[in-house]
Amino acid sequence: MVNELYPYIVEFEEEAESPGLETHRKRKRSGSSDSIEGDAAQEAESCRGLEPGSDPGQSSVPSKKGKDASTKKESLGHWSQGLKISMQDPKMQVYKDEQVVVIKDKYPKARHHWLVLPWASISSLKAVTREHLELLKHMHTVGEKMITDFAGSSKLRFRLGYHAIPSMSHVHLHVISQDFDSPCLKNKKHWNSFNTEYFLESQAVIEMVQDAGRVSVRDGMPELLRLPLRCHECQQSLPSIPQLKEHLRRHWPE
DNA sequence: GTTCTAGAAC
DNA sequence: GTTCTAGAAC
Repeated sequence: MVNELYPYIVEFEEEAESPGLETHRKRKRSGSSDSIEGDAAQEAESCRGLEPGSDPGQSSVPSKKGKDASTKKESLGHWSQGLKISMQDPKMQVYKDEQVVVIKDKYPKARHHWLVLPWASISSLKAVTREHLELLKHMHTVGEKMITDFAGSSKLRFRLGYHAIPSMSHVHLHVISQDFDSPCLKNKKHWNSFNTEYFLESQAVIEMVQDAGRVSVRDGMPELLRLPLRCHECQQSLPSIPQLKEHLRRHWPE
């Protein structure tokens, strides 16, 4: 209704961790020809899934264009803060308990792609210490529950892990099926972020925190994203993304 | 993280 | 000529 005119303000301090925070909906880009509300109808074909509830790409301020009241640059309006907003939106929450919430990745890179996030504000793996150990284990357990509950009957293999250098703020565990059958998987960076050592196994991260008290990330992570494309199932190298995606079909179950 | 698109690669 | 990649985005 009049949501478009409502100032987009969500309280979220560094230490904020209240599960019941309300968020305000906002979307609709000027000039958008998308009139369809639902997404199920087109999710197979297109990757332009403008989900209700969050729009990290563009968060306009209603009053004036250009500069807003706050001079901060990394506010909630910035795309990198999108998860903080999405995780608060009941419509996005696929699962939640006292410690974590699960949402579907807005741009899934496979048939099943969830993100498990702690309510506690943990910016990244760099901030993780031993006091988070049980939380990390719980995130892993919840991730496995998502698989059994929502893909238990499928033959798909899954992996659980973290990106070494995530783009989005707020620690999030990827739970992703290994078909990589998705129109949102579009480039080498997408592929390599899930199929090189850039993808840190959840189990390895847990053991690191257990043994060393922190997560150490090796050097050269950005370079991994530029490696040649290689099939994760049979190691064959492919010259382009379209050819890789065509190749992947042969590994799909059934 | 995504979109957009110039120009490289084919 | 078309496909595809890769860098800017104020």
